[in-house]
Amino acid sequence: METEGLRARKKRARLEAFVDATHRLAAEQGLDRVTVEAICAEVGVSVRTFFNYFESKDDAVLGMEHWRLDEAAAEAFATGGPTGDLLADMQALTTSALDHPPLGKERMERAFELAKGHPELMLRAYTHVQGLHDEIGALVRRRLGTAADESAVALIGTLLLGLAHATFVRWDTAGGTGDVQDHLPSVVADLTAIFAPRT
Amino acid sequence: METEGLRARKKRARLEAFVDATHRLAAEQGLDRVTVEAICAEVGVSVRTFFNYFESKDDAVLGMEHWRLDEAAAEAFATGGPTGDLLADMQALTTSALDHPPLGKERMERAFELAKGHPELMLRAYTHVQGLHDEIGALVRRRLGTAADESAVALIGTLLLGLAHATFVRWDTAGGTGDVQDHLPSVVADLTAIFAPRT
DNA sequence: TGCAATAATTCAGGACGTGCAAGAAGTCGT
DNA sequence: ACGACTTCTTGCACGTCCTGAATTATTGCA
Repeated sequence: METEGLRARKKRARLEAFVDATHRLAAEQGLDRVTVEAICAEVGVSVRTFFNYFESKDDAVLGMEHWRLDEAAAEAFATGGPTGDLLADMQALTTSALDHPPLGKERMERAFELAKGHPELMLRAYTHVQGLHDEIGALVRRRLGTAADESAVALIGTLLLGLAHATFVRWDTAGGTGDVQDHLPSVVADLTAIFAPRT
Repeated sequence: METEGLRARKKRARLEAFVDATHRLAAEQGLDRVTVEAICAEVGVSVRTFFNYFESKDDAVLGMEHWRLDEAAAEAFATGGPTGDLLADMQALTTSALDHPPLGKERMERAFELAKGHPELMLRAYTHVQGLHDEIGALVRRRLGTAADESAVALIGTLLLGLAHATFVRWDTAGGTGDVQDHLPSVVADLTAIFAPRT
C-alpha cells in the first residue's frame, strides 16, 4: 500500500486546512476575534464537521491530534535502557518525544507563537501531554520494578513532562531555530547545578 | 477597625456559600451535571451575580480568589536569604506559599478531590498559580542580580511551581492529612537523588 | 453498478460567559 | 434620621462553544 487511501488523504488535507485557516485568521484579526464559524466558512465546511475533527477551538490552533511516544524509545526506557542511568535515560525518552511534531515544524512554530499571547492554549497543550501521563507512569513503574514507590513514580513522571516543557521554552527563547531537543542538555545541566552544587 | 464592615462580611459569606453549594451539588450528581444555574438556585441569587464573583464555573469549585505570596518570604528570597543556599531558599519560599490556603483546609481538600477526576480544574488552578509566575520571575531576577540569564530565571520559576505541585500531590497520595508543606523535603530529597546520585 | 461503511450536514438546543442599564442595598456626613 | 454617594445585584439580550440525533452525501469494495 503506497497510497494510503483517498479517505485518509482527504482527512489529513482537511485537518491541515483547518489549522492553516485558523492560523491565517488569527494572524489577521487576533485569535479572540476568530470564531469557529469563520474558520469553517474559510475552509468551506459546516461547523459540526469542525467538531468532528477537533474537540475544541483551541485544538485547531495547536493542530493537535494524538501525540504518541515513540514505541522503541518507550520500551527501551521501561526495560532499564538505553544507558542504565536514570537521568540519561530520561533525557533520551524526552528527546525522542520532542522529535516527532505531528504536523510539521512551521505549524508548531506558529502555534507556539500564538500560544505565547494566549495562556489557555499552553494549558490545552498541557492536557494533551497529560494524556501521556498514564503511559509514562506505566513506563516508570515497569522500570522501577517491585521497588516502585508510587510517589516516586508520580514525581518522575512529572519531572519528565517538566523537562520537555522547560526544553521547549528554552528553545523558544533562543529564537526558535534548530531542533527543540538540542536544548535539553543545558536544562539538565542547570538542574544538576541546583541540586548538586558541589562539583 | 475590629469589624470589617457589613459589605465585606456579606461578600465573603456569599463566596463561601457559592463554593460550598458547588461542592455539595458536585458530590451529589457529579461535576459535569452541575450547572451554574443550579448552583445559583441553591444559593438563592441570580446567575449574573455568580459571574460577579467568579470568572468561570471552575473557579467556584476551586474557591479561587487571589493567592498571593507572603511578602516577607518573597523579600527574603529576593535578597539572597534566608540561608543563602538556593535550593534551601526555594524550599522556604515554597513552604510559605503552601502555608496560606485562601479558604481553609477542608475546602481546599474537597476541591482537590474533585480536581482529581477533572483535569481541567487542575489546569485552571495552574492559570491562577501562573499569575504568580511573573512575580516569581521578578524575585528570581533580583536574587540572581546582573548575572541573571533569562533562561535560568525561567527554569527556576518553573521549578518552584513544580516543587509546589509535586509536594501537593505527595501530600494527597499520603492521605491528605497534616500540613502540605511537610512533604516538601522528601520531594527535594528524591530530586536530589536523581540529579546527584553519587553521595 | 449496487451495497455497505463512513463521513458531512442540518437542526435543535444546552451551557457558559459578557455588556448594559435600572434598581436595591450598604456607607457616610450632617 | 435624612439624603447623597458608592457599590452590589438583577434581568435581559446576545454571542460563542459544543453536543446529540437524524438525514443526506461520499467513498470503498465486490
